[in-house]
This record gives sequence, structure tokens and C-alpha cells, in this order.
Amino acid sequence: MISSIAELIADRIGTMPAGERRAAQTLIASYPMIGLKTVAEFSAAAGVSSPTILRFVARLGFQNYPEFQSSLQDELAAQLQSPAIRTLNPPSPGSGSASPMLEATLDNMRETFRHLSDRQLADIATRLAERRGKTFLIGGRFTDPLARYMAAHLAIIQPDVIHLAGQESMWRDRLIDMGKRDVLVIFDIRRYQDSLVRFAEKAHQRGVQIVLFTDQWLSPIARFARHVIAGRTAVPSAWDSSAALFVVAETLIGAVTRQLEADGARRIREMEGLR
Amino acid sequence: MISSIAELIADRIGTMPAGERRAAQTLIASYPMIGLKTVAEFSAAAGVSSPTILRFVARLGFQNYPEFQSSLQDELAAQLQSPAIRTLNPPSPGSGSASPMLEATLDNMRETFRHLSDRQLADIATRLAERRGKTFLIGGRFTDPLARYMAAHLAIIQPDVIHLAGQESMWRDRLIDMGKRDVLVIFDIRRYQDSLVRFAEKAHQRGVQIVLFTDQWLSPIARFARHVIAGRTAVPSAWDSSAALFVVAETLIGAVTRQLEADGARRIREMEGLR
DNA sequence: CAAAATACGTAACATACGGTACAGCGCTCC
DNA sequence: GGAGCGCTGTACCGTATGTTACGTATTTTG
Repeated sequence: MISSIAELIADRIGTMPAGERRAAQTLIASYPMIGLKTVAEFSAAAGVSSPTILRFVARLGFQNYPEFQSSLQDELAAQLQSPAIRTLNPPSPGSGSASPMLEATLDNMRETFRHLSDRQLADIATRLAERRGKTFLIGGRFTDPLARYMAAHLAIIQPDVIHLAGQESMWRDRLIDMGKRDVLVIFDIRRYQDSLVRFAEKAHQRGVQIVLFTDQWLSPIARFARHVIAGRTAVPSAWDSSAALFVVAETLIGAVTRQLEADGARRIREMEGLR
Repeated sequence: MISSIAELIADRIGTMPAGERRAAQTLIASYPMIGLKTVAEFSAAAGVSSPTILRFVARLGFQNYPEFQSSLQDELAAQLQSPAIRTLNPPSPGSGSASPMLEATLDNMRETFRHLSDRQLADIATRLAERRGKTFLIGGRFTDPLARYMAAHLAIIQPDVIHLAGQESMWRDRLIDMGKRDVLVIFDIRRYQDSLVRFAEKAHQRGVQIVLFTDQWLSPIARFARHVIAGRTAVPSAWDSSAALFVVAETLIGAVTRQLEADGARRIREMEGLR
């Protein structure tokens, strides 16, 4: 059953030629506001010509553009009048043909944060913000991108943020630079990598404070870690999901940024100047 | 402080003559839908003449009717785009005061998937699974980790998955290997990177099919893309959030894996053997 | 109660909006 | 490599829309 124009588009977008598909994507991207404007504005936003927009609405089954707009407006009106039914798509949260994957991921995040106190996050953020030493980040086979993501942001708001990439032997050489005043952020989920565990242990011996992102079964690195963040990873897929950890990472990035606001703002301005 | 047109009307309705007051009441009654229709319809609904409507919007301080409509639309858009602030939406059990960051992220994901049909995801997955050619992945400053994450998974279940890393000049040299049968997955969110846009354009000219992960404002690369995935990125933080795109990426990885199950399983076993 | 001012609607007008015909281009399929 | 088809944009057209001028009705004021 097709109840909204958005669904209608999703249903037919596959059969559309390139130009009309761009129109469809533009509309979906800022649904449905663009559709309420004039054909000229719509076409400009989509980067196509007016006739393409008209052919697009025609393909959706509307006689003309005004009819299409009216339909959008009716949809909007219905949405606004019953905020309860709002999220019009997932009528029964948790079911929907939508995506069991999405539902599981959302659940994972809620669960992850339920077991994560604001206090704990704040502590970690503070530790990362007080720049007594350097910040190292590293991850496993699938989680290294998370380390990179975090490093990319942190490196902008403070100095001495180092992502450990490449071969295992490369990291090991960096150990010599690491000491009590430094922090090591490690991402490690199943199947836990021996190389990471070994590395964490050595760092720990040198007095480095370890912040561990892992799954609910806890990587063995938890033994050495000062702070452990355990994220849910189970989803209906062949792979584990790192999405919950990703969100925690973003939250942390935000918190650190806030704490460094004064310093950070200056750094960011300087950086913008350099680009 | 007056922030909405509704407030503006409430503020001035006392000073209006009878006809304009009826117009005001009619608009408030079904706010703001009537205001988006034509002057003729508005006037009919209010039982007054067209000029009265025009005098009404003029009294509100607008130069002309279209300007008034644009203002209404902007207001609507703002309402729709921040689902979190919207009507006390059910805090969903287990959330509590926890983190506005988390709430915003969850909303972003729901919104992102609401605009994303199963069909579209399936199409992209199929395209990635039918290995006629190679699969290239690349991302921007903050999103390159997402490209890596996806590449790390895809590379396991199929051959010829290449993550384009390093300097811009490095990618350009890979262009020569790219052709009609290949797919290029690009991650690009604000602020869009010129280098990526240029690269996408050249790839497009070579006939490469582009799958674009971007934000709701659409990277200019959307012009060249065969498939566009627009994720919500707004969160209460100094940074944009890529979490929604991350989840889409994971979903896609899962879908591709399922399609390649037969082949994939064999490959995974072989790989395990090699380690 | 008269006269003026204000408000409102009718009707004419100009603009810009949606719609269409047509030609060029690229793509696919022999 | 060539022929056919389908998609797209340019240019133009008719019209519906917002806008304005003006005359009438209604209220207000001296």
C-alpha cells in the first residue's frame, strides 16, 4: 500500500531516467519543501530543466504540477494535525517491513547508552580535554576507521593527537614516546586481535591511560583499561555492528569540543585560515 | 520576540478591520495550510475578496503574497527538520534525560531511513554485488573513515574492492583503471570538498557509476551520481554527525553480504584458512 | 444628521508560472 | 560501426495568478 508521495517515489525511482531521478532525490532530500515551491525553483535546486520536473510529476501519476502540490499539502496537513501519528512510516515501531537492521541498531544504541552514565562520559571527555600529554588512537581490523574518525576531529581542536596506522611494527616504535601523561584510545571488538591486546598491555606497563571501546563481551584489553565503553553490536547480519560505538565516539567528540571551546574555537579559526 | 507568523498575527489581530480579521482567523484555524494555497482559494475560504487577503499580508509586513508564502514555508521546514524539538515526541522508554545527542542521532536515523526505501537499498546492494567490475571507495576529510569501514567489509566478500586513500594525485592516477563496469562509492558531506567533486566528475565522464553518501543538502556530486543516499547530520554539537550514514553503510554491507552468500561464504572460509 | 474617512469588492491588468513543441544528443541494440 | 530510440534542454505559448485602480458601501465624527 502506498500512502505517501515519498513512498510512491521510492517505488518508482528505479524506473526513472537520470534527470527525473535527480529530481526525485532532490525532493526526498528535503522532503517535501522543495515540492511546494515553483517548478523553476525546483528545477534549479535539482539542476535540471523545468520540463524534466513536469515529466517527473507526470510519471508519479499527477495530471499537472498544481495537483501534485495539493497532494503534498494534504499530506503535510495530515501530518501536522496528528503529531502522534507523525513518524508516518513506522506505524508499529519494531515491525514494519522497513529494516530489522535499523531497529536492531536503534535498540543497540539505547541499550549502550543505558549502561553508560553521563558521569562516565564526562570523565572521559575531561581526561581527553585536559591536555597534559598526547592522545593516541588505534583500532582493529573493522574498527580502525572509528579511530580515524575520532582522530580526525580531535586533531582539529587540540594538538598532539596521533592515529596509529599501518603495520603492527609501526605502532610498537611509537611506544617509546608514550608515558603516564598520555592517553591511548583503543577500539577492539570481536574477534579481538592479539596484536592489539599485546600493544595495550605494553602501553599499560608504561603507565599510559587506556580508554577502551569494545563490545558487550569485553575485549581482554579491559583488564588494562582505565575506562571501558561497552557497546552493543548484535544485529541481524553476518557482521557485527559498530554503529553504537560510533555514536558514543561522536558524543565524546562533542563533549571534548565543548570543554575545549575557548581554546578550540581559536584553533579552528586558525586552521580555517591556513586552508 | 516574535518568531512565527502565528504570533505575529495574534499580536496584530486587534488592530485589524473586520475583513482582514476573518482572514486572520481562517489562517489560524488551519495554520498554516491555507496560506500555502493561492490568494483566490484563501479568500474563498475566508469569505472575503482577494484584495482583502493581500491587504492582510501587507499589514503583517510582507511586501507581497509570495514573500508571505516563503516565510510560511521556511517556518514549516524548520519545524519538520528538527524532529527532536518538535511536539513532545515520545521519549521512548529508556531514554530519560540521558543525552540530547543520542536523541538527535536516533531521530536522524529514523528520518534518514524514512526517506530511504528498501527498494533503493536493494538496488544499490545488487549493483555492488553483481561484480561486473571493480568497486572503488573514497571519502572526505571526516567521512573517509566510513569509506574505509565499508571497504574493509566488502573486500572480504568480493575481490576488486579498492579504497582510494592518500593524496588527491594518487586517486587521479587510478582513474585510468576505472570504466563503465565499475562502481565508485563516495562519501561527501558539508563542507563539500572540491577535490572530491572534481574527482567524481572525471569518474562520471569515464562512465563510472557513482553511489553517493551525502547529507540532506546534497553534495554537488549528486549531479553525477547514479544513486544518492541523503542522511541527516544535524546534532546538538559543534560537528555534524555521520552516524546515520554509518548505519546506512552497515545496512548496505549486510545486504550485499546476503546477496553474495554463496560466493561470499566460500571466500570467507578461504580467508579464515589463510590467516 | 451630514459629511468625511475608512474599508471592501469588482474589474481590469501585467507578470510569471506551468505547459508544450521541437530539435539535439547520447545511449543501446543490431 | 550504424541506425533507431529515448531522454533532455531550449524556446515559445496560453493562462492563471497576484496586483492595482476605482467605485460603492459602511462606519465614524463633528
